[in-house]
Amino acid sequence: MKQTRAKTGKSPKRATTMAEVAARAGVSAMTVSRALKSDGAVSEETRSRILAAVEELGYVLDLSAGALSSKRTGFVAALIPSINNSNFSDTARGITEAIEGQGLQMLLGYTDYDMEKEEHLVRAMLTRRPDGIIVTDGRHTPKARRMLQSAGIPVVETWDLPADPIDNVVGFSNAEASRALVHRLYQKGYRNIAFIGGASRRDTRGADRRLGYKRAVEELGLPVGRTISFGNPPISMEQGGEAIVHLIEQWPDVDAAVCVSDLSAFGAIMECHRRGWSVPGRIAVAGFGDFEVSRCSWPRITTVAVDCRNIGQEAGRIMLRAIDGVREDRRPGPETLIVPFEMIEREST
Amino acid sequence: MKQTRAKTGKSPKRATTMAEVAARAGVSAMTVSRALKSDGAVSEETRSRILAAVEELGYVLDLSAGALSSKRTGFVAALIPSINNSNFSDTARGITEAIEGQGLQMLLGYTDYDMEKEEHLVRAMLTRRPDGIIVTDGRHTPKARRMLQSAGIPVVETWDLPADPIDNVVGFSNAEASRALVHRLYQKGYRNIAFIGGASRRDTRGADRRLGYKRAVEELGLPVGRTISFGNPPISMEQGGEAIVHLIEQWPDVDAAVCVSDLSAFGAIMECHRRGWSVPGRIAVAGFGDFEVSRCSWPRITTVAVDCRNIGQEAGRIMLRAIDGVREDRRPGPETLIVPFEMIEREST
DNA sequence: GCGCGGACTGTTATCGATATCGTAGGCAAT
DNA sequence: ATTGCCTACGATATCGATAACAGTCCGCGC
Repeated sequence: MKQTRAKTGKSPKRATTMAEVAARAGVSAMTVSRALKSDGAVSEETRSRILAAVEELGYVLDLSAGALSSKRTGFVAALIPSINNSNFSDTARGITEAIEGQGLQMLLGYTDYDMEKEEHLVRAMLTRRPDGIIVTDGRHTPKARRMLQSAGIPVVETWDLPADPIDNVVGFSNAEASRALVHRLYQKGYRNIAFIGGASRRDTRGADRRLGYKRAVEELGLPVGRTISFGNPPISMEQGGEAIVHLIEQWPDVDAAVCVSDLSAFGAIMECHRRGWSVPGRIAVAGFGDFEVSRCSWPRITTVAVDCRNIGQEAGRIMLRAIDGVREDRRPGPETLIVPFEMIEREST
Repeated sequence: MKQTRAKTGKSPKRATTMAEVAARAGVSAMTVSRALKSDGAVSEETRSRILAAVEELGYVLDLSAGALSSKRTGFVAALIPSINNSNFSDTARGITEAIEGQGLQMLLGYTDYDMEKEEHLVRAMLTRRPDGIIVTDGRHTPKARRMLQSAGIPVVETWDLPADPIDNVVGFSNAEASRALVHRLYQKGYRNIAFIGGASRRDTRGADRRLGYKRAVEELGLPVGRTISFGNPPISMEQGGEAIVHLIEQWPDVDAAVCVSDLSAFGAIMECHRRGWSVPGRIAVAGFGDFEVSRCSWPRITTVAVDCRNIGQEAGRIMLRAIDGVREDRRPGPETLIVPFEMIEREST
């Protein structure tokens, strides 16, 4: 006895409109609008009548229409290098958590670690007229930078400390973190420390970590140039396995490896198991990012932890403040928030 | 000599409008619109004049305005249980890949494996008037189901084979896959096979896998009831480690464990290493999902692989066809696509 | 020379909500 | 009784694009 079956044949899809709700409730559309955003002055009685009409008609507010008149879309664009990297998906989750209660919706895009694609995505996002935009990375193509600057909306750059920020920043120094890690390994007695990382300049955070490593070995007077590079990001676990084999073949005296990410560190360690090389006995291995696999693998992996989700939450919070500022025609100055990183020593070093 | 510097003090954010571009190019707004979507008939000369004006003014098309008149927002909503699970983020990536070339933008939401939250998200998404919606899971609250049915847009349910589909489906039988896995373990000689999975009914795919396991041990006349349950999804690696310890304490004769996901399988195996239990010597362990960690860990983990990204791509493709159908007022019938799964035997069993 | 069709461009109405201003009525202060 | 103010609501203009229709111009065939 399905009575609600749609009429076949002619477009059964016309969505209910606010005017229809208004008609049914015996009020004007404006009053419906006010009732639905529960900020306007509407008497309790009228409101309940309207809500009843909404319920009966199955009406759902159309924000895409409201956006046009209110000049606020309620979108926050967020660009991350990859959705498949849990560090970045954690950040995306953090952003969502920070903004979703405020009626904002995230528009997510993946740059694939590619500045050209980032530029493309920035343009695509701006066509949706977001109220703000959050990007990962502090480096952009000149065009992308110009678009971000002249879009007239708040911008937050995350995961980096750009030399010349566009607007707000939530990040940390990847180079410093990496440098600290090498120093710690030195303290523990390792003297021949290598670096395993991606080959391309696309992953700028990876490049910064390599830079920090380089500085550290120079400062400490350790043998330099012990670096293995593999392909483009996203870095895979498998690549870490291959890399450590090359590493040990090329420099048999190496006693520790710093990997650009926990994923490659994990791959390296598992390959060591397979070949009967003890970790950290034969070689110590450290990673970056405190991925779940590092807390759980055997041995557990020494790493640098940053609170990725918190980066997202903080970026979201700054965005909220900035958007509120724009609304009230008060432009808060740019904020820069440096989030802490923590070295976590585990059994792999 | 920055002449384009915005006037300070008064709202420097007014975005350029199509009318301004039109004025500068000496044409009407309509012609600009046609030139920008490169479908309409515009002479080459006019088009290049318009594109020059666009460039000079840094104009970016406003789709949120266009959506109102064209009645197509260009959004495809996608709901996944979690962005932090690589299976689902792979599916999200597949969806993006399928639709991004067609001028569509994905609106992503996370249900946290919670049907109530799914209902909430469906409502929130409909507020954006997407041209279609893709959901994970074939079970929904009655309200959510009603909203999906009456939204008048194409729906694709993925990752499951719902008994009573709303519209289109791209999925597979989790129960069958799990059952096949147990049968394979039986063939290899294991006779005391346990199941490790989540405790809650929230993860319906996990529940289906448990069901398949149960059927299989009954069919095979193996000891039943050897199941360990831990907390709510998302399942963590750590939980797998704890679970296998309980398992072996409770039923010391168990010789194989099927885990609800590779992540818990991995955690279990690493815990076995720590305790000196050989895998698969003391106990075989199998997972589900073919996560990267399973291909790379030591031992490599036997698992059931489904092409998650492909699920997303196929869902996206079906969505494209359905949306085109709606546009041309021709409603293609619902499609159901059953994607294959593959058992991958590795060293852990 | 006339009519016709195609290529190109402009005009007007419209999408569905919200901003803004206006109005009616109620109540208290003067 | 007048004024002032607040609450609750309606009328209208508007946001920025696109759909639909209406020209205009030009070339070509007969």
